[in-house]
Amino acid sequence: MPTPSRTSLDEIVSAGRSLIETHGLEGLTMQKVAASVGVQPPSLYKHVASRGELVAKIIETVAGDLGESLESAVSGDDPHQDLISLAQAFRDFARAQPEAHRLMFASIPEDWRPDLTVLAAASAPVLRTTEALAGPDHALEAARLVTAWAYGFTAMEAAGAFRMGGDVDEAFTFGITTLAATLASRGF
Amino acid sequence: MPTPSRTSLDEIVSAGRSLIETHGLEGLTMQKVAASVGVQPPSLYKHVASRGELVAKIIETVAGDLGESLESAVSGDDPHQDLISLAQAFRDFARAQPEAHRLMFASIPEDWRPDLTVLAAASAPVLRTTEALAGPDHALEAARLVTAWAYGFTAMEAAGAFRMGGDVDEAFTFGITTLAATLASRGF
DNA sequence: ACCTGAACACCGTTCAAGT
DNA sequence: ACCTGAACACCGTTCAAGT
Repeated sequence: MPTPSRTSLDEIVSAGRSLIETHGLEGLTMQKVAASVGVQPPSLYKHVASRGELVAKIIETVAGDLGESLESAVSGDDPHQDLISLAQAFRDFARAQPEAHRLMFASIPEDWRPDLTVLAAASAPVLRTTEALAGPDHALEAARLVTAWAYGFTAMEAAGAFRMGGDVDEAFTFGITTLAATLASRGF
Repeated sequence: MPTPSRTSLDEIVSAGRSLIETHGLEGLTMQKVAASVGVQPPSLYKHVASRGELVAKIIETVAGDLGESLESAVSGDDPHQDLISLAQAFRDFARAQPEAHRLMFASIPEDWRPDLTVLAAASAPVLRTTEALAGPDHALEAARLVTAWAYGFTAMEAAGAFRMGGDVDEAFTFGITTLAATLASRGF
């Protein structure tokens, strides 16, 4: 006699996500997730194979959301402006959910690395924009330059690593402006 | 009647560091550290207040080592070449100890953020180089641009986030070459 | 087919007791 | 002054038993 599910994968992932946001990765415990979805801890294993798989699924969800944010930040008309908008959207996302954001490229045990197909999809608007700016020959390398900078900057900002004074907003503007100008210049 | 110390803070930090390198942050347990220095877990608390404080001390040690690596990478003669050498040294460091490296700007509970004075010292050679390249008015912003890119790139590389094909080494060279050329150009 | 309670091995940390 | 064993609250995960 089957018992109907009292929770769901979506509910579990979403509960885990908000636990991570409030208490960090180490604050994500199966016991707290279970309590938060109203079930006993062992029941979670009917929906998810392990804590690691849950973390991976959470990261995939986050990457999907980031992709949507980036996609809606570009217009396609002005690649120079699009690159700036992409950086801004990336930073907004990082600030809105810093823990989840850092997790995307975080230190994750081999076994449960997330499926980064979603992340590849998320990078599509960046690639389109750098291709328009720097040309097809350097589109991928340019995308990696911009993405690495944007991720590094926001990760360091979230970690409180900018402690030498100066205006962090200005440093961000300086960074994206410099990058956009260089990529658009005829060096390529 | 005092008993002589059977271990030391240095020994504990170093044991913790190698545990992190082999098993990641979640693999750093007080029990394993204790076993590794030949003591019972409660004894560790005579040398360190908590696991968090231990992690913070480990990060500070790593930051100090990174600083030394960077310092010995610059000659002071040719800022353009120095910037490239700094990036290379940064990447070598990240590859030699990826877990510790990512930890430097990682998701750490508020309470036990490391003392980043050491990290400020580590950034001194970068600042000197960007000042020589981009001038004093933009030295800090330029340093943040380069550091954010270098950290983001190496963190993503370590996380296996570059999965869209292409040559990662080339992307690294493209990045640092572009940055060095732009900062040295007379835009500033 | 999903949920539960009991159980296991493992955590971080405290504390009284030893030397 | 440092180390220890016992203890506590908390982990992830398994599994037989319930419905």
